[in-house]
Amino acid sequence: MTLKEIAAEAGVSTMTVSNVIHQNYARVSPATVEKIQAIIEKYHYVPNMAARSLVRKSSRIIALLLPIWYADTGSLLFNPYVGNMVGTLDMLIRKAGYYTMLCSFRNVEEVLSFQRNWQIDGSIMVLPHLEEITHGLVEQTQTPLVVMDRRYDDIAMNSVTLNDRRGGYLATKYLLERGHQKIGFACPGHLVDSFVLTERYMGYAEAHREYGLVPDNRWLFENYPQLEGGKRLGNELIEMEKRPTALVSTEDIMACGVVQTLIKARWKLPRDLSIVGFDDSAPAELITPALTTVRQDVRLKAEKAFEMMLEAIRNDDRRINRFFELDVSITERDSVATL
Amino acid sequence: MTLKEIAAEAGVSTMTVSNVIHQNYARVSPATVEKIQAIIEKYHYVPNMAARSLVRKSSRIIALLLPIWYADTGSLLFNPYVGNMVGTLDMLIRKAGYYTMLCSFRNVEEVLSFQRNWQIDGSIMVLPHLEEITHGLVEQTQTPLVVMDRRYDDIAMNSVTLNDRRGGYLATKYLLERGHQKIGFACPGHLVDSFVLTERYMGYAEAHREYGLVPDNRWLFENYPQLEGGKRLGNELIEMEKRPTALVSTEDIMACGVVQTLIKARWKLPRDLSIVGFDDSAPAELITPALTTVRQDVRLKAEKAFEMMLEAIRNDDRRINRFFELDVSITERDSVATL
DNA sequence: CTGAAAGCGCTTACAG
DNA sequence: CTGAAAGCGCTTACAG
Repeated sequence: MTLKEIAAEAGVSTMTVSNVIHQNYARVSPATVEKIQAIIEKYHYVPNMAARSLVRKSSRIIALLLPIWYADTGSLLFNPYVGNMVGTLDMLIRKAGYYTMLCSFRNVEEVLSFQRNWQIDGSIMVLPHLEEITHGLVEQTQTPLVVMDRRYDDIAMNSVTLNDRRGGYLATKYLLERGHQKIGFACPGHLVDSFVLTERYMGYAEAHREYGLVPDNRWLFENYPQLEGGKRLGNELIEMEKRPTALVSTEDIMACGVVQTLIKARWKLPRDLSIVGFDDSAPAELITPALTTVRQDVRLKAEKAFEMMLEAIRNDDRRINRFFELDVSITERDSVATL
Repeated sequence: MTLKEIAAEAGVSTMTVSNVIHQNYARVSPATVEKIQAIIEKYHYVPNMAARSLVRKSSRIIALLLPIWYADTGSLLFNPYVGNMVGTLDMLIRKAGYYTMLCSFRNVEEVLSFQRNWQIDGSIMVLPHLEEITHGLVEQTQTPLVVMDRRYDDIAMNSVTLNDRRGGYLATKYLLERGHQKIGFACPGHLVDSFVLTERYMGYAEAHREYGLVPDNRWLFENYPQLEGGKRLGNELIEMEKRPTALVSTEDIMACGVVQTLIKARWKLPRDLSIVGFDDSAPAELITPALTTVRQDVRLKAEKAFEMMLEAIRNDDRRINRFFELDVSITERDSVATL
């Protein structure tokens, strides 16, 4: 069923039908409106989005950009945080009458092609990627873009970030207040590669300074990704001569790996090692001891990002340079002992 | 940049350019091919998919149908199993040159509209939905459809299912072999609403029969969804007079809720209660004691589903009635004690 | 309030 | 090996 056929059946022009569909009732007589609506109803007519996109040069599609970090990595959706985020965004997108496309990608070109292929109305990047690619994307994307967890001060862009520095600060202070002085810092990648990790580390260092302490470099643990990384770190801690009494872990799931390994080695937690995680994702609550962790509000983050997206689309301007920084808080559970 | 502009620059017709793009080199002279490719390269030309869809009446879009179970439920992507599945499917879809659209939906009409709106090439339904809706979808969808975890014997359809009955059987037998005679069965919904749950229960009953036992109805626990449901079940078990010594839980995450509650009440697990979970998802490994659980292979499931999808598209036939049943196995961990 | 016409960017027969 | 023409299903000025 097409507009044309409906027009024929109603005895009007296609453009009148089009007006009814778009509820431009001012331009059509009530009787005609009713007649056309009845026909649409009868045949369950739905418009062809391809035809509409073609003439409007926009598709009502929002792309969720999911970086593939390394060749051997699977989809980002394996990450529970990303699953939550994508799910929440999808609901918001649908509710606003847009459509969600997923775009797993390895490099900037893939994204640019994708965006032009479909005349995407806008893109939301769900996790910051390798620096070079993220930066390239922000610079080269020609349609509205919202980036999460990363911003560049030298480029006008839309971003939703977390107060990561304060997150690192709060986590560390929480431990310092409970008498810990030897506090390690563990993260999934290298500080130098990641803005987010660097910020968290700065907060960690700042809290130390406040207490007249200096972080010990032997306890900076870089490049322990995921559960597996955490397990590896756990084993290294067991072997270590001079150990910290506490650990700030920039990912819950990594913290879980540490906990599992230590428990298996018959350590008593949190007595033998206190840990503060990051994200407050599902694993934090499942592990024993449950993790005290830095919480971020996924729902709010998604809402802010989509809000920005809509405004960028409305203004037809990808260079508005809006940003929103989410605050963080500590969720207290059982993984920290007072010395 | 459009085909027409490229044609103008190359001094050929649009159809020759089109032939080059589609690698119909037999129809174009090598010199022309090269000239056109250079221009395409130079301008980073990418075809407009809307225009292509419009004339081809197909879009190369695969829809991943994500049922919204209840009004207040968020996206299915909150479920770690679904996240994995969607992520894996997305990778396969992209690799095959298709595009992934997400379609969260509440009823059949939404899906049918969506499919026609975009002239979707095919749809994969990720989790079985309320019976009425799933059945309606299978009957009414006019384009290739693959359904996971549900089939109807009275309708020709494409399905990928799990040997759920054997899953229930293996879980129960594992407990029986270790001396348990009082074994409960816990599930997130009502047996009568769910094919999958019913099948698992049948396996549970069958194992009992083999051992000359009859399941005790007091230990059939229905409607304990998610972590919260598990916690509720844990509390009920604590209050119970005549308790089972073991539990088959049809979801890992529900089992985790039970474990957490019992541990908090100072029960010793698995001594005081043995549990076998289902899925072997991330939570199973995180909880203490780690769950012995029935494993399903998400990757294989996704591959089989997508393979079916491609074949259905190739055959332009949604009624081929293909199905694939995945086998299950037990992953042994620490949540079962021998009596 | 209504319509005829052009055009969005492709592909598909058809003809040579 | 190459091209002219029609058409996919819509919307957009423009005219009345």
